[in-house]
Amino acid sequence: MKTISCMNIDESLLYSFGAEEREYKKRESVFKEEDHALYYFQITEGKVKLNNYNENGKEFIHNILGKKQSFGEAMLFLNQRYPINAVCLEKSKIIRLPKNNFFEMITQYPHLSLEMNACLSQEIFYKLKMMQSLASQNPMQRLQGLLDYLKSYHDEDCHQCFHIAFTRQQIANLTGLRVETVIRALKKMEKEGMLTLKDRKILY
Amino acid sequence: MKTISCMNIDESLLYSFGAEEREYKKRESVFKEEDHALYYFQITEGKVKLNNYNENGKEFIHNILGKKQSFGEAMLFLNQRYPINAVCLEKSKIIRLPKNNFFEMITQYPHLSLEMNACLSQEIFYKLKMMQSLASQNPMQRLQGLLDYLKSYHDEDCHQCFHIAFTRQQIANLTGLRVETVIRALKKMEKEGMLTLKDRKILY
DNA sequence: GCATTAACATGATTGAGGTCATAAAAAAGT
DNA sequence: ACTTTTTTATGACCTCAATCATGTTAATGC
Repeated sequence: MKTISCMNIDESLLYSFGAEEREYKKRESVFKEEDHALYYFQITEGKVKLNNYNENGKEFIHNILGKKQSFGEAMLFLNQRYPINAVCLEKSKIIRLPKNNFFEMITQYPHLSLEMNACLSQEIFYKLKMMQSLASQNPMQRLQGLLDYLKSYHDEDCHQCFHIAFTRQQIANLTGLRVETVIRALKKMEKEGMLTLKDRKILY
Repeated sequence: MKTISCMNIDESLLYSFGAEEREYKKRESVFKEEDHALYYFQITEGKVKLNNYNENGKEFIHNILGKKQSFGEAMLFLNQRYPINAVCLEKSKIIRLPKNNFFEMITQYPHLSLEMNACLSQEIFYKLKMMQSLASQNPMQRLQGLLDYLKSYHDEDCHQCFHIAFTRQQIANLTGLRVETVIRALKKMEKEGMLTLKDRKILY
């Protein structure tokens, strides 16, 4: 299995179709819920969080993406507004290509359209797996769903040495749990030998 | 907004690329978890349920599809085994096109590849919305997520007249709740005027 | 038409995750 | 270096969905 590289189009190709790179500050917004999808986005450097908030103001994180990953492509193909926000978790550089230019590009290069299908399929696969674990009321099962997924995308076939680079709060918001529950469940999982906790770091 | 027609390729085109129609009995399996994706499937008649079971044997329904809808396309683009089962809920007719022929077809007709992107995006949108409501611990919020989604795909802009054609057990398995909880939550929602219950039918 | 199964319904109990309070440790910001 | 904020942590309490039991009604199968 390989790293999630959804979609990682060659940068010079993007530029040749009129893309531009923009720098974002930590906490700066790339797009907001209810915005229209106007660009294809691809991260050059940094980290972007996709999230939204439910009626009670509780945050749900859909994904956290890094270098060479694209985001929000699905909304380019639908005439609907973004159902999520995209916020930078750190200072980031992001290439953006206007929607029309993006469609010109993938029309001119059909193999990109095929790649995009694979990329979107990958996202469906992720969401499918996550829905499964979200449907479980058991915190450990929810966590395992997330951990399995994260680990599956990193070749290293090592025993409890894969570092989950998320805070417990982020994990909580990715799984729909509360921080305290995540903390307690992680400890329980350590006791049961499912993972290792070393200085607060989670090794899976 | 339009009906989910994900992906509904012209039947004669499918046949010209070597597709064949098969009849399935009620409860007959189309594919099983861990199977390899070998075909593109499109329903001509009947209903298909996509599901799987968690460690404790609890069923989770990912979707229930009907006439003119395709399913399992995402797995054609990934080299992974099906993470779900596809079972017919009633006697059904399904057209299937072998994987290789399918790729020949969308390579030859790039507009199909683009349509497929839109179709997969639609599925992502659905899953995104469902993940949100699954993340909520509140049963009414979970239900509303599903109901909103179902209603959004039926033009009729009527007030509490859209019939939710699922059993309470199916709704439970779509939302990760228990039947009893669904029944009680639906009654509570009726009391609060969010929907109508008429002879056991759910009108939203 | 009758037997069987599935779907809907309701009450009682309970356990586990949410919630609230509080605090120490680490990281970030100046 | 020092303040502020974030993250991790733990205990006590409570809410409410899951669970179990049991029954009625509707649909299905032969």
